[in-house]
Amino acid sequence: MKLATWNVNSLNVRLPQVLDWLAANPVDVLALQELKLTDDKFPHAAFTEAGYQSQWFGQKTYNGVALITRGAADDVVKNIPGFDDDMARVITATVAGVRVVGAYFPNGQEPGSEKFDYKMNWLKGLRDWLKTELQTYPQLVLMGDYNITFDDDDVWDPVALKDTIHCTEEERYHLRALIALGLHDSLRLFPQEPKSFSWWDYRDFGFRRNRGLRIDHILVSDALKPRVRACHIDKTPRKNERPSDHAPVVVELDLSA
DNA sequence: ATGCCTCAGCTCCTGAGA
Repeated sequence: MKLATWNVNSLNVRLPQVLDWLAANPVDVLALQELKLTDDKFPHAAFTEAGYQSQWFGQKTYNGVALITRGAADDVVKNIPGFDDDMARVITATVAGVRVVGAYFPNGQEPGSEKFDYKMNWLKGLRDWLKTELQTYPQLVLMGDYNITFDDDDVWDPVALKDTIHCTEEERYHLRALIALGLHDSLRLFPQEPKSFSWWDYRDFGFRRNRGLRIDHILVSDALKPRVRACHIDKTPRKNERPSDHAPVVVELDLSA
């Protein structure tokens, strides 16, 4: 089973690239973030034609998430039960016995800001809910745009970006708290090139200079950890003419193991 | 650098992203 996550920064703009990518990378599940469109504008038919089913949770202008699946997606839940939120950030479904959570974590803008406080509350809400979700569904994948780096290895210039958004101790505390629930960073289960990033600023030739961050992650539960066969960041679509600023992350599980 | 680039929308500037 292959699963992937990709922040597309507007599905309206990126749909052709998503379809091209799916044709070249026929994954079982693709979690999308930052659709930036309302539910009525979701290009459901295009995915159907490509042989995929869709579950989506859109919002005007900002946010919006979807799960694109080869097979059936059951027991769909939108956002975090028990956490009141007016933004469309999470979509969850069961696919082939695996509970799949696709999430667009808040950006937070700047430490100390109102948006940063919201990010902290959201992270707490996510953790509280995941704790019970993991009891119900031991086979769980949490993937998406976390907007948090684990440590300095995820940052192109850790000195210059120390304590800035995505790199603060408060954010990293919450990321470690998710790990403490019994989750594992798929990418780091395997050796990686130094400076492996999933996002690069559009400005100042960020991608060309590899000035990026690793903020898109795929975490797998204890039960799935021994079944992870591979994980990689696919930088190919970042080389497209009008790319998203994020690259897809892909994980391969062997569920027969 | 109050910049750089990209996207959506109360669209030709502004807010937000990261």
